[in-house]
Amino acid sequence: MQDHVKIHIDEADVKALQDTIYVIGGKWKLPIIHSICNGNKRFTDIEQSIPFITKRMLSLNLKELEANKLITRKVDVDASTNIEYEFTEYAKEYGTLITYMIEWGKKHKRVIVENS
Amino acid sequence: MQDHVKIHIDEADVKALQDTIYVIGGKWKLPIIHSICNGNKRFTDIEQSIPFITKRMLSLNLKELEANKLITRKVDVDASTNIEYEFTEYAKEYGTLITYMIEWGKKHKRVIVENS
DNA sequence: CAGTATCCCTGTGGATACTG
DNA sequence: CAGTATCCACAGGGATACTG
Repeated sequence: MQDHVKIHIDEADVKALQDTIYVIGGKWKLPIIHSICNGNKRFTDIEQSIPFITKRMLSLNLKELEANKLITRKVDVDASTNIEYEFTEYAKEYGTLITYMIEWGKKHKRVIVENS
Repeated sequence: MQDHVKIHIDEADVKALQDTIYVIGGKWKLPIIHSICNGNKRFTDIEQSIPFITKRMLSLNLKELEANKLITRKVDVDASTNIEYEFTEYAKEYGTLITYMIEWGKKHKRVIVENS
């Protein structure tokens, strides 16, 4: 039955997958997404909702998320120091994938823990 | 329409997702999976099929993939120096997810390149 | 408030040599 | 053949101070 498990991947696929991972990889991307999910929009609010994150890391990661079009950075003209980060519509498409990834991760943990 | 894009993620989800990424993260996991997909089963064959990989990195990554039950390491009793790495049935389930991730990565690249 | 700038430290991966 | 062992380099991230 299992004499030929096929997962066809070519060079371009390897690249594409590494790109996908990169978008939400690293230590802070997911916690930041989580924080914005929970309604946080402002830099300081996000910062304080994530334990141990530094301004530096938050700043860098917000820029990358913005570059990948998952969030937008809006400057409120009325109050110049009021900047809001929000998800884009485009982020939704990624949301579906993220859900799959989360589900697999949970199932996987059970598999690994049970057989260990 | 987009006043509330929701991607619900909680703390456990963040962990689960980071686990998922970890399983195929890093520089070499995918190239190794790719190589085994292409029919390579032996250490040296895999090594030579992946440009610039070192024995050390190959060894470390094969162990991790084995620990995550995506591949098996079989020692051929007849020829003691003949060891074969193969995908597990379990790897198939991951295969589906990997396909989604690859597709998203390719679409994403187009989105980023076009609007840049 | 929303960031930069600087400096520093650790961990991941690379190079090379060695081994059952 | 299929790995280990050892040493090293460098990048990503942490701590802290500064700024428009």
